[in-house]
Amino acid sequence: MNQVRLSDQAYAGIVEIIKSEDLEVGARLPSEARLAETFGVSRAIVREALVRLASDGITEARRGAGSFVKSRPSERLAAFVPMSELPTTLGSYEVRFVLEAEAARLAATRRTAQEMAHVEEGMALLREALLSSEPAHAEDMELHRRIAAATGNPAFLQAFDALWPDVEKIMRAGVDISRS
Amino acid sequence: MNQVRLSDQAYAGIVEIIKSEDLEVGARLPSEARLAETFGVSRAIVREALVRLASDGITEARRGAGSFVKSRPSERLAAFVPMSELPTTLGSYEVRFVLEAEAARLAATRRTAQEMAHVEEGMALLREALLSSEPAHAEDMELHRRIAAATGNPAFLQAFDALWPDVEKIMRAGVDISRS
DNA sequence: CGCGATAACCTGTCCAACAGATTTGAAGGC
DNA sequence: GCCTTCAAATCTGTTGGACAGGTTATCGCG
Repeated sequence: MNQVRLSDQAYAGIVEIIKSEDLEVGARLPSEARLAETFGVSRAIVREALVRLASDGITEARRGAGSFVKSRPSERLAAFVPMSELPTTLGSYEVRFVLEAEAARLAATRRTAQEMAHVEEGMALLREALLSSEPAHAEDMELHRRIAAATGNPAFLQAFDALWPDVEKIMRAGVDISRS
Repeated sequence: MNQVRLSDQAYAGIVEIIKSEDLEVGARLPSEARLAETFGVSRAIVREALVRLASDGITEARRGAGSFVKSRPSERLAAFVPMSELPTTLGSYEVRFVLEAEAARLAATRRTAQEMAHVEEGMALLREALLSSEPAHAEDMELHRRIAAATGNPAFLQAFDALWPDVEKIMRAGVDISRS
């Protein structure tokens, strides 16, 4: 049942600790063993989470000393999507990023009937997925991807595909946090 | 001596495999056990590397089936630094990114004697670190950071700090690859 | 030939342990 | 009392083995 990896939850949990405990940059966070005990998971899981946090530039591990806060998560998230807003509309995972405004504008002027139908179909898919109770990342992405495609500008599609992993990462972290 | 984490080398190693074996998107890569044996490390290390690769959107793990290529690394790297060049000059870790061109231009017109001395000092530091034989990431960053500061435009400094983690990540991966 | 059961394989997770580095604290000398 | 030195406690980095649960492929039977 649990298709969410524990290391994802641990990742979100550590971020939550940094934010709730209000750990400043440079502060030391609990040891791996303590974190493992706190989350009720093994140390290996905590390590996987910490490796990702370090890779994301949020923490830094010093052998023998501990792991330290390198950059507050909120600052990093803001850095990733500085000009884009990430509002969670009505509890669904609606996402807008820089591209979409321009994409929608171009789509409005260039759209063909065929492409428009394609977008409509994507919206229907998303609506259905949302009503069926659970995560609709894939459908959400598909919709935005179709909007980008409708612009007729391949560059938008390319930029979209390049940016999406980051957006997805942020969304998943957000969802995990709101669950705990 | 080995201050480079094994999981970093494994990360680079897997990327190298994807590139050298020319694995297409969707292709399955060797099992964790096989990768561990190949690199001569434990499975836990390979897992840490794979978790990061998945987090970076390069691979995707399916329980019971294996790990699969989700997006070619080169495409991802290009996505991260589309407008910036990352030439490795003379084996040193010299980096130029988008900001620097503009930063240097502005610095040339706005620089005060004090800021200029600051930059000069940064260059001296870098030169010294390079001659002392090993990684000069910190000094390199400090130099570029000072150039950005010399523009007198706080936005540059902010953008720099936001982008740096990604640049650092790419550099480290690149260095690890060139070593193997 | 088709089809289902079973074995082989794979990821996800846990546990116990040791090596190497750092921090901490205490003993001892000044 | 203060500083140095040394040892113990802590912590990350890494290893090996183990088991659960899911997927794939093969083999044999009908």
